[in-house]
Amino acid sequence: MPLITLLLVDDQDIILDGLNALLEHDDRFSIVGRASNGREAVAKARELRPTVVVLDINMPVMDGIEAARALRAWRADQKILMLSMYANQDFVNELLDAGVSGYILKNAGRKELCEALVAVGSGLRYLSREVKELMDGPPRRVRKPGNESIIPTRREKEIIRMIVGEHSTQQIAESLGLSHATVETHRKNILSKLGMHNSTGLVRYALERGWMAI
Amino acid sequence: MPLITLLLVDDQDIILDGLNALLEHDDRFSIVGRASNGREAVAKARELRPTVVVLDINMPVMDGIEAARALRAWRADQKILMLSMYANQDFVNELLDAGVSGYILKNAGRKELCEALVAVGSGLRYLSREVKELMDGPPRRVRKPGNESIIPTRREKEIIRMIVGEHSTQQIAESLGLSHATVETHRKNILSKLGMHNSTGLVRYALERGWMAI
DNA sequence: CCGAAATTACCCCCCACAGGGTATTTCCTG
DNA sequence: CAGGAAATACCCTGTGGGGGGTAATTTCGG
Repeated sequence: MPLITLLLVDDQDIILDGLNALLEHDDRFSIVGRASNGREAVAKARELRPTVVVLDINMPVMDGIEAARALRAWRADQKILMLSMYANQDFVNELLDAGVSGYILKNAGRKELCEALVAVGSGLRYLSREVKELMDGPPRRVRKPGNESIIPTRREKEIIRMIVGEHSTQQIAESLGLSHATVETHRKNILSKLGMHNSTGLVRYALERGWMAI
Repeated sequence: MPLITLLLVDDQDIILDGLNALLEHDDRFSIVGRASNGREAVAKARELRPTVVVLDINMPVMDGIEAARALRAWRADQKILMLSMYANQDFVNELLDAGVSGYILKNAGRKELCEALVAVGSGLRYLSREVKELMDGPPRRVRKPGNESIIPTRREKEIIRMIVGEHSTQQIAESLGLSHATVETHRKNILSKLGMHNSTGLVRYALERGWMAI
């Protein structure tokens, strides 16, 4: 089996160090670089051309999903293993659409991590058991019958961040220099495209995606 | 320097394995056990009597704060190092009140982790730089002038969990067999005791404390 | 066993938010 | 450059949440 070169990406040093310690004595793998956010990851992937990019989902600056998209846009066969804290169907669908080939939870142990890396490195898909079970279950598509995007636009992300930051519509309007009505429109479009009925869901959504520092 | 024995507690195996790998070749420390939630941690601490319990804050079943309280209730001089993703003043105050002697962020590297362990193991207090700066800043006390507890009661936690789960007051009332008015009262008491103005803040609060699986 | 805290429940008010539209301009991308 | 998506802004409606009380009963710790 050829050596699998790795680029490790996570904003938490303790996890980077941990992954490093877990993998450095395994001669199937070679860690060629590490990055602490999506932007860095894309830059280093271009430079180092690793077999697999191990991406945490929850990161500041550029989250895992955006980073995955950017990586695939640059090199369509880039192999990516996502590390996430949670199993969420819509979320995994979003990632698979983005071209990610592996998805494991952070509560996976060393054994599963290695299995996943070998599979992804060989061009196979790997989903952890919990995620597979989830995906085999009844489909819960937020995506509406049509095919409108469920991905918030730039402005919408900005509004979400402010809502999550406990700002009222009025405050958001003032701080973005918009009309109260416009913010309301955005808010309603966001809830509708994400299939939610109140703002509390948005907080989880934003935190899940690493848009906020918590 | 005497050997510092450690009990590692985190719900994410990858972090446990990572910590393990980071520390196992350092002869200042000896890892005597690991646990994946607060309840287990308390049980193992009784059995193994480690010098320091390294506690993640964000855990299911029994979160880090509760676990810290339980550990200190049992053995008042138990040394505890908290691992957290975020620096939040109220939160750190809450932990220090609970008798925690160290607090570092997960984006700390191996070096800081070891420094913190040595300090805490020697009976000193250790706060990471970011946290120290935060605590030196202007005090932002949620706690009201009086001295009412800011810790939600059992019922209030239950209500918080339901609010965070995107349930309306009406739904909560039905599913807990309460009057609509009662749930409203709880909701208002919660917001007031936590110094928040809407429910979105509650989501972050609950997630921070590991009350939800995200 | 007593008192404080927790839990239950009600009153008032009002505005912000959720849900349903429509319409204009601005900005990209093919 | 044409067409579509995104961003802006408005209409109307109604309910539920946030803000301010009060008060009963149950629970539990000292």
